[in-house]
Amino acid sequence: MDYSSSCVDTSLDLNSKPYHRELYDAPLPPPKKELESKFIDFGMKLGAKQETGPLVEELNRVSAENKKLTEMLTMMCENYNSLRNQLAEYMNKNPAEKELSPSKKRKSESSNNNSNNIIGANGNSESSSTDEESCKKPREEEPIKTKVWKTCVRTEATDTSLIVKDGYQWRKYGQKVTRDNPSPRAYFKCSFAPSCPVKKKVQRSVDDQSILVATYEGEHNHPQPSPLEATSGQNRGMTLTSVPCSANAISSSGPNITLDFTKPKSGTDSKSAKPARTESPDVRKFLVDQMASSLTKDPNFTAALAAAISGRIYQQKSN
DNA sequence: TCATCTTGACCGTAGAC
DNA sequence: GTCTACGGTCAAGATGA
Repeated sequence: MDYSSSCVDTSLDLNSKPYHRELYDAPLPPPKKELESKFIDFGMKLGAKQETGPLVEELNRVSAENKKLTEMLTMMCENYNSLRNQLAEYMNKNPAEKELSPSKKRKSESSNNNSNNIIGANGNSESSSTDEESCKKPREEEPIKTKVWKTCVRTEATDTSLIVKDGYQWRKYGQKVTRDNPSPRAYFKCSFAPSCPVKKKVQRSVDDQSILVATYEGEHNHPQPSPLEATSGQNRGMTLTSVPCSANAISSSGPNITLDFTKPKSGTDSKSAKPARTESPDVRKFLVDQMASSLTKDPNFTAALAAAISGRIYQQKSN
């Protein structure tokens, strides 16, 4: 069934990583000014100035907020980079302190966590596949190295479900409590295609119980399931087409923003469906602002809005 | 009925001795 | 070489739609 052709696509491009735009294949929406002028033109054509006035005003307000947020983000990036440089400097000066694991056994896992569990204050993930792969058994001289990357997802700390919604179908095949983390680790296999070799491990971060660390191994040999397919089974959750904040896919030049795929959805995941988590007002404002700016950027949304307004005007005229 | 989850058991590996 | 600890996987039973 082709939904895209039959109805207006009002999907939102809630891009959480404005500094990594290159990761997204989708073309950039038209510049805001252009959009704004188009919108104003549209309003003029309708001859309903009193209707578009408040909207334009709102658009200006949102645009100003967006600018402010961009500045904030730039500042955060600068801070992040300076901190990263300081850390690198420190590590160079104190190479002996790299190994802090109390146990010599299972060195791989311990070092793995030391090197990979780099979740910053803002939930950044900076894992590297080489670290993970170096811990792999040397006997496995696989000609093709499996792609390994990590994703961090912030959830409610009280939410015990180890579910990361990434748009794919996963089948849980095991759960273990590991030595270095009291939280259990869940093992998933991609169940969308029987031959898909991708596996996923999900475990809460030791440092921050509200952060789920998902480790993906391998590459999908099938396209990402459509939202309908991805949500067909139980425990599917919402689907986002954005890539996870993978450390492999993202250069280390800037901070990543932890994606929260766990927004409450309509009855698809009863286990993980929890009340809306309590965010700080700043975070809420940020999300709301981002949604607002995404809405105003999205040509589909403006088209839908235009359609709705014109429909309303027609309705008023006909009455 | 079927798909998925849970969980104890099992296996392979690495480090200690 | 053997023992032990550990992570990863299997598979039978349970559960829910």
